[in-house]
Amino acid sequence: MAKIQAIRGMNDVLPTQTPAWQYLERVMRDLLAAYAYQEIRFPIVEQTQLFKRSIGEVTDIVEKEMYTFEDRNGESLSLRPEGTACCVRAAEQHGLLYNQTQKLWYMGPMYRHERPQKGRYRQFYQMGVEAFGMSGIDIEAELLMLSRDLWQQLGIDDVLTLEINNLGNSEDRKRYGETLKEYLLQHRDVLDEDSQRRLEKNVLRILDSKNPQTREILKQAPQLPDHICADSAAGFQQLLEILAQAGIAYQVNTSLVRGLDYYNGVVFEWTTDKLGAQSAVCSGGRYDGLSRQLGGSDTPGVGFALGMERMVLLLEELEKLPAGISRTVDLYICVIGDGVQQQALILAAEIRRRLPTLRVLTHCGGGKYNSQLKKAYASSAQCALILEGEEAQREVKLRVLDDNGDTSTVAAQSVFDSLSRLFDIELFD
RNA sequence: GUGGCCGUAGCUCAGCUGGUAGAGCCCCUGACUGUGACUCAGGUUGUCGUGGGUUCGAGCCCCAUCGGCCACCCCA
Repeated sequence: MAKIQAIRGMNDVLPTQTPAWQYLERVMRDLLAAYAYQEIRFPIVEQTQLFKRSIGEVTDIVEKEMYTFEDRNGESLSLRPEGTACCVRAAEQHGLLYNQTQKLWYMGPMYRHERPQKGRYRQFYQMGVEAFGMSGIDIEAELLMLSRDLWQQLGIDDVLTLEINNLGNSEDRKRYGETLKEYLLQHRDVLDEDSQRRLEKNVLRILDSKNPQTREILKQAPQLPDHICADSAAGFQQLLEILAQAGIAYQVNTSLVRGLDYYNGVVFEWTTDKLGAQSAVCSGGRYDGLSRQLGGSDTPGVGFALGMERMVLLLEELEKLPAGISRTVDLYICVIGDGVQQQALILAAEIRRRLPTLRVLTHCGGGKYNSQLKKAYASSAQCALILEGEEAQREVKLRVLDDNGDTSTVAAQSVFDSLSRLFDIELFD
């Protein structure tokens, strides 16, 4: 019978890897809490329409990467390819955007049917931050400071660079799109195939093209900054000043337009050269029209999302994972001889009750002294508690699990005191 | 979606021009050590990704398929 294996591009995160994930998640949660952002959770499956209307019909994500299927009642559903649209939908549906502002975050798996590659999987995890109801650039500044703080706490700020651009308000964007299209139509035949297709529905994306011939044409094209209204331009300048003041280095990149249709205003991307082709680690921007586009209120929004496996990859690559996060055991209890198991389990429970922060692993499944001690060392516990034979009722041994292996015999009743002292933690009654 | 490389024990890999599989690590047992690690002796481990085909015979050739890696592309 053929073995069943995981679906292409979908990964199992094994026990050796989960500590890195948990560490990353912990740092992120704590930082988000420090900024007073609240967590929101929403489903993995949504109506296909949600993504078509928000991300855009002619984007790659919607056209060829969504996991779309029919529900039993014939409704078209899709696995979420990103979180922003879901977040807006959920916030709108529950009245979170009615006359109020929201600072939210979420974390979870997203799905895109792409060709798997390093740092790019079909099920991948994103942490996203979205702020609703605020139209000034102060919120953009806060989001960028938040992300920079995160890089600093993780120790990876020196390998990330911030690219930023202003798309202007919705009218600016629209007007520029028309001007650009007009210009490009004159050179239609010289454009690459993709760009020709984008002429119709997604003109700005052509600015992103890497095709040399197309790039040549773009040199003479109308420039985006020239089509941005004074207000928007002034706001952008103000944001750049705040960034400078906050000590955040940035690079204005006027061809940065982002692949999702809903963006306008400020867009940005944190990139690195340490992950091969998958250079974007975190990106986002403003999407003021999105909520209305989905049939909701006219609520401004800004946000960003970051790729968690890319973060984990970076942390591993740069060896920025703190030592000790992989240790899951403090005390290993060896159980030697018949009739000791019961005592060991009861004692372990009592230790956990009175020394709640201690992580206690009771050896199960038998085995000789040698092999149990070997496992105790391999477990990375700092200390072994050895219960041997009948005398374990009266006294037990405590062995420090280092190269010296100093062992002391203690009375069964004073085990708790000894452990409390040894690990320097408070003992409860 | 396009192109390139790859898929042999839990892990890292070897296997020459086709003759039905090996090493190291790990693991287990024993000896030694006043009971881990060190040293010595021994032992377990695989439908050679899967399914077809060519052949007297295929891990090695051919086809398909699944999966991995890398780039394009896309993006987080």
